[in-house]
Amino acid sequence: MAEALTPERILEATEDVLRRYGPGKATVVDVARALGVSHGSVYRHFRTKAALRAAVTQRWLDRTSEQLKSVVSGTGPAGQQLDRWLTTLFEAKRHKAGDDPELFATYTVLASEASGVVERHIEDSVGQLAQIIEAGRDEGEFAADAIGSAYEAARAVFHATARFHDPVYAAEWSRPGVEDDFLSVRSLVLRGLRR
Amino acid sequence: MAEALTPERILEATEDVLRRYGPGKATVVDVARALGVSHGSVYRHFRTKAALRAAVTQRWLDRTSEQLKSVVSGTGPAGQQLDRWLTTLFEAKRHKAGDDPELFATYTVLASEASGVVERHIEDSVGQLAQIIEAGRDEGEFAADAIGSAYEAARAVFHATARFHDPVYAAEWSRPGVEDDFLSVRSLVLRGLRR
DNA sequence: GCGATGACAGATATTGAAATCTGTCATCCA
DNA sequence: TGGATGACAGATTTCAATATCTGTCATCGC
Repeated sequence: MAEALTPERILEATEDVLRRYGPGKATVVDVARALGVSHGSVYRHFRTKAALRAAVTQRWLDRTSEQLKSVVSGTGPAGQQLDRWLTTLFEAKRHKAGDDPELFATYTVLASEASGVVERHIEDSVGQLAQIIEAGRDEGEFAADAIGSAYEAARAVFHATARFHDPVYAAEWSRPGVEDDFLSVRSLVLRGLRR
Repeated sequence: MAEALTPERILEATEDVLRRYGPGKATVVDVARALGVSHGSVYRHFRTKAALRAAVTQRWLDRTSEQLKSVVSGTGPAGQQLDRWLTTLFEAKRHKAGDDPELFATYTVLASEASGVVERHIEDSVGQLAQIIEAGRDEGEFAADAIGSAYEAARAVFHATARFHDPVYAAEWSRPGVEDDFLSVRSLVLRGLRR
């Protein structure tokens, strides 16, 4: 007998179908077909197509968060940690976008449909930044007075570096000179945080 | 007899047609009809529909540049000038987007079609920023060593504040709290430039 | 009993024929 | 003679008929 139908297996199949057909063509019927079940069975585990897609999106975003978490829990001066965090984020995105542009475009479309999931992911990222900034302030590396709360400062850093992680700019990431632009912004932001 | 057919009059009519029909529906035939001439006559002044649209786009962008130029030629410390320049840009965009969202969306579509025109406009904006930064450095207000050339620094400032002038973020500009986000980024960037 | 099924209604997407548009150019006429 | 015209070919868009999909649910079979 075939393996039991679990949310996990459905998500796996959905990713495959999305990879194969793209976000515009992938249907719930396709996912059911790939699993050898009726589409009614898929609806038993995910109430709507949108919910299924949101779950796939979340999974994808969580993978990035995971990578970055290790930077936050690493050691070293906060400034260096912040550099590493921003660089890791930029490089991860850049490689995903560059290595498989179609798949990246697919996930970008998914993300634009699931605004709630993305917002939570952004909150998470800003939270990680705030942790680093808070540590840097406690150690006297970052200015305690001028930059408001660590959370505010984290939002500012996130916004100021949007060009290097927001998918709307993905096309720019393969242009010559982006690397330099990134370093310029990164160092400008870092100078802004320091005492 | 009717007024002579000039590029100026054609651009005026094109703006009207775009306002009325939007970027998706506005045709060269519509423009010709609005002017009471044949569409062949329009093609005498603009080689293609794309060229006509690019000219309209340029006109629109130039109006923003004009507003900002007065800030650069103003007086006061560079830091204050930079604050004013960034704030003027943000407020101008925010009002255009908020007061007539459809028209703003129309121009945003036009801009996305005419990448060359937009690039030149961005170069112009960065140039204005560089002027302010250069002045601030000469007066000893901004750090001369840490921030590379004035042009590099200007690019960094422009990129770091993208969220508050790039039309892709227009939807965010009406959200409560953007004002605070803007001020946070602005002050972060300014701190980054100062000695 | 419990999960799977597939028929079904309403919504959405596809398709191909017809209409419109873009860009050219021979012709017109002031 | 220099600018305006409108017929035209090929490209693009529109529109309506058709097909497919989403989400529900009564029914089935293990």
